[in-house]
Amino acid sequence: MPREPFLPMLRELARCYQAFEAYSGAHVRGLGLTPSQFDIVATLGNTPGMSFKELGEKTLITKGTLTGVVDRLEAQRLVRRSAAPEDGRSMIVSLTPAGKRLFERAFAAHLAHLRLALGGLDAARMQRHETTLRELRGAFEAAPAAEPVPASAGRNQARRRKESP
Amino acid sequence: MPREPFLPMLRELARCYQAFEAYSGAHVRGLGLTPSQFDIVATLGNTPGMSFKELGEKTLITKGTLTGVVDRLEAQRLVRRSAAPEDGRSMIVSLTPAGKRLFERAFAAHLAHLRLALGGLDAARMQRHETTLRELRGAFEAAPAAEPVPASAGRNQARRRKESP
DNA sequence: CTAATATTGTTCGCGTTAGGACTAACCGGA
DNA sequence: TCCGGTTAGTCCTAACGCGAACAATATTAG
Repeated sequence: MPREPFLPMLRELARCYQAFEAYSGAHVRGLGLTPSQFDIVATLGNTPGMSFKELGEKTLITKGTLTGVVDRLEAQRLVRRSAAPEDGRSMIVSLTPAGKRLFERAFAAHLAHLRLALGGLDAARMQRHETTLRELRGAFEAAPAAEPVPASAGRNQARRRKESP
Repeated sequence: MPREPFLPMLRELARCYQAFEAYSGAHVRGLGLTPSQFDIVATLGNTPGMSFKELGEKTLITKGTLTGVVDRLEAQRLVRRSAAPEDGRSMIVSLTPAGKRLFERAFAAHLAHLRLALGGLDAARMQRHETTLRELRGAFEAAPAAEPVPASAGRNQARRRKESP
């Protein structure tokens, strides 16, 4: 019925990602962190710290969200904010000693957990999967962005822009 | 440095999914729906309606979330709740006439938008990608669930269970 | 140098998201 | 029948997640 061969594939992409998130997330929560928080700690591990911008790029967390996630990690004394010496706008986020200890423990444990699921797949197959995914991502990134609104189709806007005064 | 061949692959999985979400989501928002809402409307299209349970399974939205998403769609008069005739616990969600009209318009438009990105990939390649993803998902679903808490590793629980009184 | 522009991080509004507690209704067996 | 165990939806909390508006700083044009 669906003449589009990509629909089942997209469905499978969503299912696959969701399965990964569920598997990884359940373990990470047992370590006392949310997936996003773990992502930050893992990214910061073995580095001297980095700016919000860099952290956001590496973790795929947008800046607006990042502020809150770092807030909560800071409240737990796992990371620290400090002013960047070069740029007055920029903040450096780095692990505290407690954060480093958590990183050592949690990262190794999580790697072992992932190995449980993926250890059976050989490296060549892994490489193929990676190539496949990269190709697919390229298709989305190369495609044109969505039009602001296609003509009359925009009734019931999800969010109305503030009127200009 | 990372002796684990699966880490780059997992990173690419996340990036790929995110790229898809960003591409698809931007278009869907322009149609006046959130991605979740579009997912519901698309799933309900051309069906007589279905229960929350079935809807949740098809859309990968968990029941707790589904309640809220359906609430908002119902407030927009796009879907309707009705009691299931067979099961007193169950509710049937179905599209209203306005919901059907939206479905006709939005689904076709979205398909066209996806075709912009993926139309260049041939069906055989699509099939390979799908197989690849299914295999990967199988690895996660077959793996054992995370232990409740690995011994002393559970300080700083993300969420403390309610104390039994 | 000054004005226009761009970038960095924070804040806000809205809508998910998972997970667990809870209620109502179904189901099986004794 | 009654009863314990399961299931369907709802409610709740904490935390994301995104886009947009914002203030402070940096950069560039002229």
